[in-house]
Amino acid sequence: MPFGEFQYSVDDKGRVIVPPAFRDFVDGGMVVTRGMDGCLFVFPLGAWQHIEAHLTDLPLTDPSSRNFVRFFYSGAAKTKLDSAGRITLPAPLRKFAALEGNVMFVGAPNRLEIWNEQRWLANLEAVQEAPPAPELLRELIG
Amino acid sequence: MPFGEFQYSVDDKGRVIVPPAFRDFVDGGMVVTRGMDGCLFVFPLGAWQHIEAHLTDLPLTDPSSRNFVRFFYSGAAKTKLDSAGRITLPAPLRKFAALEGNVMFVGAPNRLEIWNEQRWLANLEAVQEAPPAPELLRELIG
DNA sequence: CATCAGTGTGGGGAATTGTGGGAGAGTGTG
DNA sequence: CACACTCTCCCACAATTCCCCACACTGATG
Repeated sequence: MPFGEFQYSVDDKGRVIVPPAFRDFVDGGMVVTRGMDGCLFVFPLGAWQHIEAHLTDLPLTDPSSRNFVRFFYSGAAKTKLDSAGRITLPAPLRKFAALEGNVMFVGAPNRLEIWNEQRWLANLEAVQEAPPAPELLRELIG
Repeated sequence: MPFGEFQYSVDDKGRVIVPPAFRDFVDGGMVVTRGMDGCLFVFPLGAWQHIEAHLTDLPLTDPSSRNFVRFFYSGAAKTKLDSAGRITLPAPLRKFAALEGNVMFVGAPNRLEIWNEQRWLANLEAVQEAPPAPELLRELIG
């Protein structure tokens, strides 16, 4: 499972380094797509196929389902590591997540996330100001 | 169970000594992550896997759960003792816990904690000014 | 009092990683 | 059909990180 956060920069070709700690996780190829809260999600190929199967199950008649599918599916881009351990992000996805200059590569359960640095920091601060429920903590830590 | 408190310094490479009394506890590797009240938590590998399982179960659809997972998960770093009994703390975690110069290594149930010395002392004073409820004390101490 | 084992601290060299640029294939347009 | 542009893949260098080694200090022991 990938965890940790790492800062990198996007070069003018739209490339960004995948942290060495995460390279095994996406070694067989990956899918980048729009994520929640203004970041990008990166799924290993296997996990994506699982998601894809669920998306095709959603009813075509429900407008919110349609939009949800568009959000995830239309933005998706299949890619793989280059010889230097980077990936190239398509321009539309870069624009969606405001990825320019400094970006954060973040580990999450079952996926990776790519963030604009400012957005990431703002999000973290929000969490610290609203600490988790005590019972959740007790369950986690023991 | 690791207990006791020990003062060390962080060198300019971000390394800090793990007290000899705690080395058995984390000998098989450990995970350092953001903790509560501005300190860092250090879990042995086995305990972390337990926590990780809980985090993975939290629903992706709930914004506060997402952020809570990010807080713990993104701050996590797997590491192990070097030949001199030290660990290297990633820069983001050092910044989070203000670890520079003197730091305190503290034992806790199921985990270790790393504190900025001033924060640790301030916390101790706060406890003395607002002691726990008498019935809790009586239950604990007898 | 001398010696030794264990501990705290710093430094150096090798391997890995971060970043940029360039050549070649592929694509779209005039 | 030719040209220009884009995208992808590959290579090279600079910077950083990691790992190991060496030394000073402390406290215990004979």
